[in-house]
Amino acid sequence: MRKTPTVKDVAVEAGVSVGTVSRVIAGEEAVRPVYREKVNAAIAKLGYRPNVTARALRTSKTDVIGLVVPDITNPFFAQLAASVERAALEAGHMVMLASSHEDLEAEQSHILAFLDRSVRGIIVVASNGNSHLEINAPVPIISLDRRFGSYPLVSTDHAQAASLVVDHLYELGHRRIAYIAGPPETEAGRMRQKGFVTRVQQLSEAGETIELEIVTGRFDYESGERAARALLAREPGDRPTAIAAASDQQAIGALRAARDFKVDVPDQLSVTGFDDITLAKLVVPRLTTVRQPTDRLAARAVERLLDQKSPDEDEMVEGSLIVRRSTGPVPGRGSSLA
Amino acid sequence: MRKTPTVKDVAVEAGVSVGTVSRVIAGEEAVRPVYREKVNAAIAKLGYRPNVTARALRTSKTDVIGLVVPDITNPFFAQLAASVERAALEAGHMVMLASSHEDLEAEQSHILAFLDRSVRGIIVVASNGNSHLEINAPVPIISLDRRFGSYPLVSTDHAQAASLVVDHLYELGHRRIAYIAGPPETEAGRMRQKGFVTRVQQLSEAGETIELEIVTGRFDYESGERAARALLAREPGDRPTAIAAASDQQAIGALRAARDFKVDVPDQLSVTGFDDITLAKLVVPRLTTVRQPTDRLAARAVERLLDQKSPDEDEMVEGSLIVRRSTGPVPGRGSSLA
DNA sequence: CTGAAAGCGCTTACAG
DNA sequence: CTGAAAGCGCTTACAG
Repeated sequence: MRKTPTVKDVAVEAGVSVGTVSRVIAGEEAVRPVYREKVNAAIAKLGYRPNVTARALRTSKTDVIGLVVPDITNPFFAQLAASVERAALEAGHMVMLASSHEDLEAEQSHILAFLDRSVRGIIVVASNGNSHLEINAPVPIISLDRRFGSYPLVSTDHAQAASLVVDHLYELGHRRIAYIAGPPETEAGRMRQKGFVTRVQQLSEAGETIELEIVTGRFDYESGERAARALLAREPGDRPTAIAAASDQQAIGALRAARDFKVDVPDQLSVTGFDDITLAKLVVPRLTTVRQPTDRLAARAVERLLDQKSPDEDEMVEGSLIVRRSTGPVPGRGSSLA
Repeated sequence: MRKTPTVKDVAVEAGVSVGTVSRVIAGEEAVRPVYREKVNAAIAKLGYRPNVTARALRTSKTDVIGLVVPDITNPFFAQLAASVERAALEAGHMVMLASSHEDLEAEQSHILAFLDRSVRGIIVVASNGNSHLEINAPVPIISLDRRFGSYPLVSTDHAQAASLVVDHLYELGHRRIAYIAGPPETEAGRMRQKGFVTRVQQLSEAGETIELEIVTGRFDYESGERAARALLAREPGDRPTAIAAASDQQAIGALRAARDFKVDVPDQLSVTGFDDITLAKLVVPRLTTVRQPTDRLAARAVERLLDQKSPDEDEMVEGSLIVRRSTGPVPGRGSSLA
C-alpha cells in the first residue's frame, strides 16, 4: 500500500527532468540513448506505471470504451460483449460495461455517465423502444446490433440471413411454415421478418406456394415456447411443418414446447433459430440456426469508433447458415416430392 | 460536438469563483443561498457536468470498480457480473469489466490495468490454477466466488450447499450416487466435493450405506456430458440412480447424455446441478439445483470493497436447494422402501 | 461565507 | 536534444 511512484520520482532517480521521462515513455526518438537507459532503469527500479487518469486529463483522450447492452445475462449479448472486449483489448483499450435492462432511462443515464468519465467512445446495443434521445456527445457513438437513436449501426445483414433460412427450409420441402417474429419495435426484429417474408414471396412466385403464418413475440425463451404451444395445440393436420424463430432463445423455447407435445424434431417438425449462441449446439437436437459473426461485428464497431474519419454509414456483415439436427425433410411427403 | 463547459464557465456565468461552484456541487451547507441558486441556474443553463477524470486526479478517489471474471460467456459469471453491476450502481459506482479466459497472465495484466486507471477497488472471480501473484495494490481487492491469491473471499458456502443435495437425494431413496466433481484446482470445486462427501459419510454412518463414486471434470457442459456418458454406458444394473453435478452446466450435459442413452429423467435417473443459472429452469426436465444468491454475493463484495475498515475475513452466504423436475424417487424400489 | 492559489500527475509547446 | 513552465478540470486548505 505504499505510495505509487510518479514521473517526478523517476526523474530524480534518473537525474533528468520530468519532460525527458515523459518523452522516453512516449517513445520519442529524439532522446539521448544514455538518458533513455537511465530513465528505463529508474522506471524498472521504482516499478513506475504511468497514471492513466492524469494522462487522460491532460490529453483529453482515454483508452476506455463504454459499452451498454440491454442485458448481459442474455447469452447473445454476453457473446457480443466478450467479442467487444477482445476487440477493444487488441486495440489497446478497456471496456466499461453497463446494462440498460431494456430501460430507456437507464440507457441514457449510463451513456451520460460514460461521457462524464470521458470515455474514448461508446458502443450501444440499444434497448427496445425507440430511443429518440439525441446526445450532444463530444465522442463518437456507434450502434451495434440494435440501433440507438440515429447513430450509425454495425449489424448482421438480418434480411439476408433470414432468407438463408427460408431457402434451407424450402429445399427440405417445407411449404407450411410458421415464423416466430421478434418485437417489431426492434430493427432486428423487423429486418429479420422482412427478409424472411420477402424471400418466401419470391420463392412462392417462382415455384410452389408457401403458406406462411407469422406470430409475433419477444426474443426470449418464454415467447418462443408460448408461440410454439399455440401452433402445436392444433390438429396435427393444421400444424406447420417447420417453425422458424427470430432468435435461438425462441427456438429453444419452441423445442421445449415440441417435447411437451410429443412432437419429434426434426422428424415431425423442423425448427430453426437465429444468432448461434453457445447453447444452440448443446440443446437436443442441436439447433439449425444463423450465425451472427459477433467477433467481426465487434471488431468493426471498435474500429469505427477509433477511426477519426469514419463515415456515418451503416455497415452490415453477412450471417451464415449453420445446419444442425433440428431441421429435416418435410414429413409425410416421402420422395414423391422429387 | 461543441466544447464541454467547465467549472470556470459556470463560475463566470454565475458571477462567482470556481471555488464556490465546486462547493455548491459538493453540497456544502455553508454557501449563501443566493449564490447557490445562481450557480445552479448556471449549471442548468450550460448543461454542465463535472469532469470525473479531473476530480479523480485531484481526490485520488474514483467511482469505478474493476471486475475480472474468467469468462463472461459462462452463464453463471454473466449473472454474477449483472449482480455486481447492479450492486455497484446502487452504491453510485460503475464497473469496468475484463475477462481472463482462465489465463493467469491475462488476469494479472487486467488487474494492473485497473490499477493504472485508479479504480476504487477490484473484485476478482479468479481463474483456475493458483494465482500466487501478490500485488502491492493501493486499493482494496476482494475475491468473489473463486479465491484470488490470498485476498478475502466472498462466496456461497459450497460445502453446506452441497450437503443439501445429498439430503434431498437420500430422502428420495437414492443409495447409489455418482458425483461429477469440479476441477480440484478451484476452491469451489474442492469445497463442493468435500461438503458432498462429508455429508454422504455422515448419512452412511447414521443410516443406510450410500455407494458414492466420484468422477472429476471441468465445470462445463462437455465435461458433464462426457462423465455421464461413461456412467450410463454401463449395464443398467451397474448405473447409479442419481447423478449430482458440481455445476448446472455439467448437469445439463448429463441430461443430454441421458437422453442419448434413452434413460428417462427423473424416472430412471435423478440429476442435480449447482448454481441455478437461468437456463436451469428452461431445460427439459427443469433442473433441481442449488441456488447461489448472486445478488447477495455481489452486494457483499461491493460493500466490503467500499468499506474502509473491512476485515480480512472470508465471508460465506448460504445457498438454497431448488427442487424441480429432474429428481424423483429412486426407481425399482417402490414403496418397499418406506 | 468566499476568493485566490496551490496542486493532483501528466504532456507539450517554447526556449535555448 | 532537454529543461522550465504552463495547463488539463477539478478540490481544498488558507486567508480574510
